[in-house]
Amino acid sequence: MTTSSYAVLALLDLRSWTGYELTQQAQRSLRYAWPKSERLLYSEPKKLVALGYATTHKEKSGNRSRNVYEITAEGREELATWMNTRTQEPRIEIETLLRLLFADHGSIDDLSRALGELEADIGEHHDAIVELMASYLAGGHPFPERTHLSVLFATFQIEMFKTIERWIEFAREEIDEWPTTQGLGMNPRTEALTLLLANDRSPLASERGPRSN
Amino acid sequence: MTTSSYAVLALLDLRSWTGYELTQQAQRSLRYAWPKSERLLYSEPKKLVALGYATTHKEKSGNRSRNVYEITAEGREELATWMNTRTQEPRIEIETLLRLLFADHGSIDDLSRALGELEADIGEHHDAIVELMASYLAGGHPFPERTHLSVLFATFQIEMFKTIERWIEFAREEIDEWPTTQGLGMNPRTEALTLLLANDRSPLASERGPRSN
DNA sequence: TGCCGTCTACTGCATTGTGCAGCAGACCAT
DNA sequence: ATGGTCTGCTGCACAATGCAGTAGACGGCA
Repeated sequence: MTTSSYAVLALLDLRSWTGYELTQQAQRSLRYAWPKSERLLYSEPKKLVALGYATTHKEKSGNRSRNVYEITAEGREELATWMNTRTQEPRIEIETLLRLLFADHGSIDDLSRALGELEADIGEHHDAIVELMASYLAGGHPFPERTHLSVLFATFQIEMFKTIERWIEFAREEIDEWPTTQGLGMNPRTEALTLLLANDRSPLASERGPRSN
Repeated sequence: MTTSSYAVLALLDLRSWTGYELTQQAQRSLRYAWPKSERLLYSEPKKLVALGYATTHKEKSGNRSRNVYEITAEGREELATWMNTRTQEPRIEIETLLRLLFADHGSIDDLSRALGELEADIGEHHDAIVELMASYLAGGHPFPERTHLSVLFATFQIEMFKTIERWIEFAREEIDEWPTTQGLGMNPRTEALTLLLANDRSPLASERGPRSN
C-alpha cells in the first residue's frame, strides 16, 4: 500500500467509481496535492481489489462495459490506519529553478523563457482553482458536507500560486539588470540579497534601494 | 536523456566529480529544485558515459578506487540544446494536503499532526537554506562566479517556505474553530473564504472579522 | 590491539510510477 | 459514410526509488 493507493481508497470511500471516473476525479481534485498519472489511476483500484480492500464488477451499457469499484469493510479499516501514520516529505520539482541554477550555460533569453513557462503553467492552475471556487458558490460542491475541506485546501493553492507569481516578477526585475547570465558572482546587489536571506528576511517585501549590479 | 540526465551533465560541466561527490552535491544544491535519489545519481553518469557525453576513469587511493566522471565536447553540445527546450510542468507533492482533503476520515488530532509534520519538514529545509546563505557570506560560494544564480534561486526557496509556514498557521487557526473534521460543509466562514478565493484574493492577507463557524 | 561506529563508495534487485501506443465502442457534425 | 472527440481501458518499455548488501578508511576508546 503506497500513499497513492490510500488516495484512491479514500476516493472509493466517498462513493463507487469506474476506472475512468477515477482518472477524471483525480485530475480535478487530487492533482494539486498528489499528482499521479492516468495510467496509475487505472492500476491502483485493481491492486485494491487483489488486496481485498475493494470489489469490482462490470457494468454494461449496450455493447460496452466498464469496471465499477467499491470499497469493502477491510478497505475502510485500512484507510483508518493510514490516518495516523507519518506523512511523507513534501516534494517540489520545478525545472525552471534547475534552469536558473545553471542559467550561465544559456542566454538571458533562455532564462527569461523558462520563467515565462513557469508563469504560464502556474497561471493555468491558478485560473483552474479560482474557477473551481466560483463553481462552489454557483452550483455547490459535489460532496457538500466536505466543502470546508476543499476550500481550506484551496487557500493553500492560491497562496502558493500568488507567491510563485510574485517571485517570477521579482526574478525578472533582477535579471533585467544583468548584462549576461555569467560571471556576475558576488556583486553588491547579490551580497545585499544574501544578507537578507541569511537573516531569514524576504527580499520581495523589503524596500528596494538604489541598484548597483 | 531525461531532465535528471541534464542536471547531472550540468554539474559535470562545472568540474569533474566522483559518483559519491555527485550524490553529495545533488543533496546540497539540486535538492530543492530537482530532488532525486542517491541511487539515480550513481546511475546517471554511467548512462552519460554510454551515450558519449562523459568519460570515466578509476582513481585509486590505497586499496580503494572511485569513479571520476568528466564531460566531453559532445556533452557540452548536448547541454546547450537542452537550454532552449520547453521546461516540464512544475510538480508539487505534499501528502499533508492529501490528508487535509480527506481529513473527515480521521480526527482533528490526525489533521493537526499532519500539519505539524509538514511544518517540521519545511522548517528543516528553511533552516538549511538560511545557513547556506550565511556560509556564502562567511566562506564564499564553491563556484564564486555563480553566486548570483544560487542566491536568486534561494530567494525562491525562502518565499516558498515562508508562505507554507504562514499557511500552516492560518490552517491551524481555522481548524481550531472546528468542532470535528466532518460535515461542516458550506458554513458561513467557508462561504466567506470561498468568495475571497473566487475573486482571487488571499484569505491570509485579509482582515479577519468575527468568526462564525 | 581489537572492536565499534561513521564516512566513503558504490551495486543489485524488487517495486513503483510514467508515457506512449494501441484498441474499441459511442455519439455527433458535416 | 467519414472523421473527430469522448469514453474506457491494456500492454510495454523505461524511469526512478528504497532497501539491502559489500567493502575499505579512519578515529576513538577500553
